[in-house]
Amino acid sequence: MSTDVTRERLLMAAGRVFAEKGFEASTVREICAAADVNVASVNYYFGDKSQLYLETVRRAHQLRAKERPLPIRSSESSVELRLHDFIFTILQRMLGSEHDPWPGRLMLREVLQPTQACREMAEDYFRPHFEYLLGLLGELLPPGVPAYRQRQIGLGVIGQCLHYRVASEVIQMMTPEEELENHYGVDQLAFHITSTVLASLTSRPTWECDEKLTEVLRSAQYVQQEDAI
Amino acid sequence: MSTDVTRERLLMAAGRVFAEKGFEASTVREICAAADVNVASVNYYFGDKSQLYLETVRRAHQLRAKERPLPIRSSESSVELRLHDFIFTILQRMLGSEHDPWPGRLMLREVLQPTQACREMAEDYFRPHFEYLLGLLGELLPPGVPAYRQRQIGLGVIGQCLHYRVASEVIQMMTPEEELENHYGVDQLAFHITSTVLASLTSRPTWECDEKLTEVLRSAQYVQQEDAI
DNA sequence: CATGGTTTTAAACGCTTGTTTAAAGTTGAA
DNA sequence: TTCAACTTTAAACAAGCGTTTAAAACCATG
Repeated sequence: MSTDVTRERLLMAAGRVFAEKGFEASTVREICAAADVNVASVNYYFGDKSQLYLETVRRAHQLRAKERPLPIRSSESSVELRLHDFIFTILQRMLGSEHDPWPGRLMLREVLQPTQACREMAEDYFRPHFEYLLGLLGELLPPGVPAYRQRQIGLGVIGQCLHYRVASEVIQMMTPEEELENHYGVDQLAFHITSTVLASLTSRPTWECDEKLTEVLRSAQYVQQEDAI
Repeated sequence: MSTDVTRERLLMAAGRVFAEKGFEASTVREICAAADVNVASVNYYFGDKSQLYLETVRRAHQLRAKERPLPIRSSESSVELRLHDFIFTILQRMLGSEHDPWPGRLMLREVLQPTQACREMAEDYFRPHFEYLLGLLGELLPPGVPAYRQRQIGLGVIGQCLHYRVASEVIQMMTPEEELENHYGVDQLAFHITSTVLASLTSRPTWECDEKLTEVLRSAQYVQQEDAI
């Protein structure tokens, strides 16, 4: 057998199992059975279980990065359209059921409880995506909005998308079935989030709201917000 | 020893361990050692490990519900203030370091990978909070906004808050240290999220943005969004 | 003090875990 | 064909797992 076939099968099977159950709950024997490979192969090819896990995480974000490279759409299009595209794509990766979902699941596990494999993933995968989003926001925002505020807006966008993935089962519990069927498609959620973000950014100088809210809080004897413009 | 002291110590120790490592990775022996209790006590008081886990999750959201009951502020105050209060409180529960964080951690695990203990938690804890938020949004929104849209806005608020918890370590990796120190306090994040939400809701009839975005997408040959107003 | 039910204890159970071993099988070049 | 390196295999290993057991310790009540 060509030298890497076993290694490759092991890697993919491990990805699925680790993604489903997490590192501790996954057993070497289960992985090897899924890969149709002898138990000793893990140690032969990877040294031990934890190094297999590490390689699996690395493979996960490599697969994801390759299957959907940035930029998502040419910069010929309008900013609004590119923002919608970005959000749509993120949601699609999180909720879409086309591809095998194990890389996404595994990456989510790493986000929630990072191991040493996470740093590399954040740099190679998350950072370029986030930078791209920040670029779009920079085009949309009036000049003078501080960088930290732009980043917080970006985190808000990602957070809204991520929520439908992280809490998908709880959201399903708390949403009427009729709504789930009719209004929770990826396209509909992307539309909603994009529209909301655009509304908050562009409808007026957003920062009037800052002032108003600052006033409201002051009158309620809050400590004054120092980072309000 | 009063009959329930051991049981109680076990419950609390188990909460901490389960929250930290998850069900599978936690061992009965470790829990009992942490509780300073004999190994057999788990089976004596709870039957087995999984029933101990169930009781632990139940205790988690009971603790959380008791320590910060709704309503957060009297309805005398302005809607904006109550919204800020809600968001501030949610963020505080997620990021605040005052109390022992195990109940929150455990609940997050259940959200991400629900077991049978999750449904009860969603009904007793999440739903009333979400309904409260929906009430606030209802006061802020112009009449005629469909219910599903209100819920999606609510999910957006929760999602933005949750993000700082779920992805806290990745966010730390990708944010300049200076920003983390100066602009990521609970009060500052609450201010930002509240202001953003208010801006998107109240600055103009939000739904103009829907129409504009719909137009943008149509001209880009997207399928027309059916749920745009 | 004696008694009977409750709680705690140390030890052991059978089983599964990750890992190792040494032998068997496979492969390709000399 | 022969030989050496690489790969696969079944079996075994010690360690740790959740759970059970039966005896010891405890404690309020008679």
